Amino acid sequence: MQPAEPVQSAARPVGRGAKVRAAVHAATLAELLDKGYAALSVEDIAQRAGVHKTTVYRRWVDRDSLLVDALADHLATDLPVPNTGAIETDLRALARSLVQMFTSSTGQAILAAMFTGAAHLPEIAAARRHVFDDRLTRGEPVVARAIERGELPRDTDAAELLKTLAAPIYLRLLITAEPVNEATADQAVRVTLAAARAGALRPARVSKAATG
Amino acid sequence: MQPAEPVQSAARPVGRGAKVRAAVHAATLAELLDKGYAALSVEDIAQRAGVHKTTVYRRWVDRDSLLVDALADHLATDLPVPNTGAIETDLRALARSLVQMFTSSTGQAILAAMFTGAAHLPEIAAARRHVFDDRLTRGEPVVARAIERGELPRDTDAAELLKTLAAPIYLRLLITAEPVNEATADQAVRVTLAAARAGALRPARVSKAATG
Amino acid sequence: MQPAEPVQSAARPVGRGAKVRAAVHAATLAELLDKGYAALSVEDIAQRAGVHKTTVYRRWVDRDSLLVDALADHLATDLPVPNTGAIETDLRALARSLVQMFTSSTGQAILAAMFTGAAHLPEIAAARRHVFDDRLTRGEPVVARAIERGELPRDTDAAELLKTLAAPIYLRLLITAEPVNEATADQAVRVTLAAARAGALRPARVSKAATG
Amino acid sequence: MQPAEPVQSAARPVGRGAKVRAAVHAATLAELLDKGYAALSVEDIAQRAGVHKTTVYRRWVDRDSLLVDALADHLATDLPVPNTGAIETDLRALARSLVQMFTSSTGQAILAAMFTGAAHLPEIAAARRHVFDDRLTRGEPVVARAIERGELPRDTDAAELLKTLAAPIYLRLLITAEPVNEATADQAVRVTLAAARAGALRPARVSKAATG
DNA sequence: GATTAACCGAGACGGTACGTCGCGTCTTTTG
DNA sequence: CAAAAGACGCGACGTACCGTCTCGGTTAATC
Repeated sequence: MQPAEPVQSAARPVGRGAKVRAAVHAATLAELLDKGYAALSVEDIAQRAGVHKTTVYRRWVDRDSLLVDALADHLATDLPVPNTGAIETDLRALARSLVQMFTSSTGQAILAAMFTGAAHLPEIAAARRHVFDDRLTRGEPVVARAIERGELPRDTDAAELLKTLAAPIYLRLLITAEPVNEATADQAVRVTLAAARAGALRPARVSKAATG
Repeated sequence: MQPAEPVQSAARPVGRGAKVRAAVHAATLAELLDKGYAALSVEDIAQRAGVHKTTVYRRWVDRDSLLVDALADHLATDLPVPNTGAIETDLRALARSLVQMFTSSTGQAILAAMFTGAAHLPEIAAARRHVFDDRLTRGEPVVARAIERGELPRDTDAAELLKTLAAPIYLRLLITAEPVNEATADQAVRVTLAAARAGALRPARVSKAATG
Repeated sequence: MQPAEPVQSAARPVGRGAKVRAAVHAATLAELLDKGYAALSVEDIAQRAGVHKTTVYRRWVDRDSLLVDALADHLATDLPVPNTGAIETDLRALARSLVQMFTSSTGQAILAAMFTGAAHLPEIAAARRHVFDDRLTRGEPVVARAIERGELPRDTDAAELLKTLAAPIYLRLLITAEPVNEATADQAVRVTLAAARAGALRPARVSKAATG
Repeated sequence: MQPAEPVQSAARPVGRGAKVRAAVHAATLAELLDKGYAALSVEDIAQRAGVHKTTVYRRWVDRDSLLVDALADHLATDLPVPNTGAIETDLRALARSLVQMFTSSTGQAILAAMFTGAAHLPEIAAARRHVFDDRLTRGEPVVARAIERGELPRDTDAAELLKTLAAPIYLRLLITAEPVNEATADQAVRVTLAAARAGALRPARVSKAATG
């Protein structure tokens, strides 16, 4: 019987592999930023990453799946759940973090890719939803605490509230192309709170009376 | 937004021209609906229109400008301004018309094209803004009348209100991919009215004190 | 093999097509001569022909079928049947024409391609046999006339005789790589005639081994 | 024609080395037989030999030199010089041994490789010539003895005679693709003897009279 | 109702990028 | 130390669609 050596077996990252992966990811985002989704070319990405085209194709089946992977990798950052003791400042933190996410220059590029260029890819659609759901999940405790503190009606619908908070920001980013900044975030908070306090963000009533 | 040879009015009706134009437009939208923007091919469109590829290129410089033209042509429809005598029903009409616009099957295709596939094209961006501004313009008198009737605070910002109304609908269409229907519209109205009545939709205050 | 160009009447050769075809054929043979079969690249051929790679692929499915076509085109030349009145001089003409065929510089290249590089392609094998059969056919009357003149035994097997004539030439070309020239041809004639006159070139006699 | 590490005799038995070498050789020939030269792949050979690709490259610089080595290894068999007492039976033995060599299934594969697929390689060309010269060398005493016995003219050129013997066999193998069997060999003998006895296989006369 | 200029059909072409394959090299881990 | 394992650079392959071009043949407004 042999003395079991410190078995580092399990995974074998091989070393170079990880470096290549990172370089290509970075190059992908850089190219995305420079030229946009439509003009992304695997060859250019590879060259920028100091890597050969075939190497890219060895790791990613597709130009698209490379992009998806790079974006997913970039978005894998979870922010902390704010807890300032007051709903207004909590929401402000959430809204502002959303604004920040998409106003850096890379944020812009990612936004463009996720919502316009590569939007047609199912994985990107999934990523989009995932990012959003993530923020919803993170926001729920904030609402719950506010309800406990009596700042909001008991049956306030957290998801609805958070969507109301995010909606105007996305609208400006994606449709009206107005500048988006902290003021935008703050205004969203104001509207959301007003609606919530007025009880407009409780679960949809099932009454079918609302017609006409 | 017109093709290379827009009206040419007086001189010559040219004959075939108009028919070709229409057929290609139709084929473009049909292909868009079937395959989506990414898979649009001029050759396929031409074939579907019963026309040769070169004929398409004779009238439109680009695949993209063909698409832009076809979409512009399709969107050239102005809805009436609602005037029911009450802000709630007026807003409901506006919101529901927005929902309707993007839930028909062609509406879906157009939405996808305008906001995802072809979103990177400046003309499409312009069209997007144009459509939106158009709805803003149409909505302003509605708000004005409500203010006169005393249903809303005097200094309510019409544009802000209408964006608040539209935002959650777009959010669901473009991001969360939740089903969008009349209930969505009605809920948007509820939130918007609550915020407006609470005074949260007045012009942004200039104070730079807004720091949580 | 070329349709006389001036006549654009009945069919529609489109004009350019024929020129491209010829240019590519020429370039193919030239490259074959320069670099040999193993190093043939479609891109290089295309460039040499002043044509784009895709154009080559539009007309020929394959690198190989391009080569086959170019060779076939080049080999489509039928020499006259010699008729000098004496079997010796007739055979000498045949043998020398064979030698000539494969000793020009392009002949060498073609030889190499047909018997070594591209030999594995069924079409090339077919072409090889075709060329040989063609020479057999052309040689038969020569033998027939010699028999009539009484220069050869009545039942001399023409095919056998012609193979005996060609065999040592091919042997030197393909195996021993000795220089091949008119003397080689003449020596082949000498041997062939000696064998024929001695009656060694009559149909395989006897037994069940009559395979031909 | 030896691998990177030829004999290394005394020093070290190398252990695995010889086994690997043999396995790869066998696998090479097997693959050659299955798929032909054009489709030979180092990876497949390695796998068939139960060995890793890099191991192959450690021992042979090239795919081609591997093949050359494998073939050389296979061809290193010298047959005995026939001596039956009569030129006819001696030649028949030689001719039949040639036929046998290339009609076994592996013989076919080797033939194809040496004369078509890998023919362009200098080492293969050398091997080809070597094999042939070997047979010439082996045949010379046969001719010498026949001359001594008075069966052939004194100045009969042995090399020329043996080429005349081999040529029709190679012709059928490589060009006409006719079936080759003992009858073919025997017919070659008949022709060769007839020519030799008629004095057509004496050294080439230098007279330049032979024209037209 | 013939003329004629604009328009259309047909199809090859140059060009860019795609994604694939196999060679031969290199580095790291294992026996 | 040699072999296994497997990523990598590299070059060519063959494909798809873009937008361009040239040539004939059609068509429909005008004379």
